[in-house]
Amino acid sequence: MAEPQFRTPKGTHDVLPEDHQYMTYIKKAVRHRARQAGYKRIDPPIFENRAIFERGIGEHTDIVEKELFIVSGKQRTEESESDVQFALRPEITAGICRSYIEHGMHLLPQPVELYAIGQCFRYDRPQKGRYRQFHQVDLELIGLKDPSLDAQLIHVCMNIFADLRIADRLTLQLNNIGNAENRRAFLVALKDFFIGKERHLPELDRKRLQTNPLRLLDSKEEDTRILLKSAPTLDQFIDDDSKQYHATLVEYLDELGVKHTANPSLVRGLDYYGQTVFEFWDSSSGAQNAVGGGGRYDGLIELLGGQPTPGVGVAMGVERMIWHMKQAGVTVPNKDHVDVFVAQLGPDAKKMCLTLIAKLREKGVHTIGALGEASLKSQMRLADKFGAKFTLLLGQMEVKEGKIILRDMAAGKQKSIKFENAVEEVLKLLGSENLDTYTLRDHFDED
RNA sequence: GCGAUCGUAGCUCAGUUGGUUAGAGCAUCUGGUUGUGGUCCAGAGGGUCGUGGGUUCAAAUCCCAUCGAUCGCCCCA
Repeated sequence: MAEPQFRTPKGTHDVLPEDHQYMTYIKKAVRHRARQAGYKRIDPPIFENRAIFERGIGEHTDIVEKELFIVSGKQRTEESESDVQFALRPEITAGICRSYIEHGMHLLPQPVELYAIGQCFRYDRPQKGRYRQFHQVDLELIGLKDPSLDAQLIHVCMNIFADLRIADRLTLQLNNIGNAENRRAFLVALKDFFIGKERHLPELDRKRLQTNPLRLLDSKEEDTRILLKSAPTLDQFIDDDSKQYHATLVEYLDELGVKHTANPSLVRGLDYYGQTVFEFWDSSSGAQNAVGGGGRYDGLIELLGGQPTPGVGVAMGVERMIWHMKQAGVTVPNKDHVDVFVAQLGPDAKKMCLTLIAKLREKGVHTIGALGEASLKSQMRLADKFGAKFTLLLGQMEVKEGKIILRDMAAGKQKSIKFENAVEEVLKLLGSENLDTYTLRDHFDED
């Protein structure tokens, strides 16, 4: 392929009309399920003060350490001007929590249920299902702590996956990583255990031991795994409350009929999680790319400067859901068809077609017209390529006689009718149920 | 961020051990006489072979770099 002058930046892509069908479909499913469960839509900004992410997600996580898109800006006060650094959001949870604090949402009835759909950015090396700009669906339940909330949140996700017909391709991996105190005690023990054994660790894991030891647990390095077998395990440090919490969650999930797999080594790459953590994995290919993941983050709001407030949330990757839908052969309904093609010959006809097309559209008929100077043959070819059900043909003869030709494309038959009856005739043939009319009420949150 | 593979028209690809003006199918456009589609026939447009260097009498074919995509690692959406 010859190099075009410009192309999309690395790791980004155009969402072409074909993919938009999927995107719209997914958004619809999410809105529907979220609304049923009482969630309200929110849209925090695409970029925020970078400290929000650094503090919330954790400074030693990959996301913050190497995947943050930094945006520089200037901040002016009366006296001086200083640099500020923002970051493109790598996920949506931190922004929503910031918003919860900023708008005093703790005064609302709790829990506050919020959801968002939008772009996120991560400066990572692209791969299939991993892009620098991608879309996430995000659901959050803030202000109340109870296993029933965790269970319901997961259940909503399962409903969404079921709606998209990819539920059977995913397995829910579940774990409880205890409270902050438990993890602190565990990490101390873990570090103690590795004292004197560092040399046996691969370079990467040696570094992780210092910066983010919890991540050692799901290391895939052979040497590390062997050592881990005799190392202390997290569940030895998890307190009874957490265990009880988890047992209840499992009980609730079973009650809801949500299948899950216990995964003691599941930890998450974001520091703010505690207690419940979960991920939706591709059943066929093992871990690979998670389609979604989430968990409880009871310390996050306090970390961002709010009152101690519990919360639980989930994020799902839209591109990865689309990938699964395509793999599963799921097709989505598509409204981009053409009902009527208007062909025209001569300046008078052309002019009359303008209002004819406008009237048809106003009635909810998908109408396009070749308003160029192309030959009738070319216009008919176009009508065919667009898959128009009917073609209206207005030539000079018809203009003189006050008529118009109505052709049924599939049947290959046509008749001459009065020009003023054209709209009415088309409406009758299409049937009112096939008209694309809308009211503002239906349209209102289509995006 | 690390390792590996790949990169030829809009799309899918061919292009023999480096050798004359780089090909096919699909797609696009225009025709096949007076105003009509889907099949058929004919023709046209479209590529400085991702980009930049180098080796050679000669490179899409070899070497280097770079960009991009893909795969594994890492990580997660």
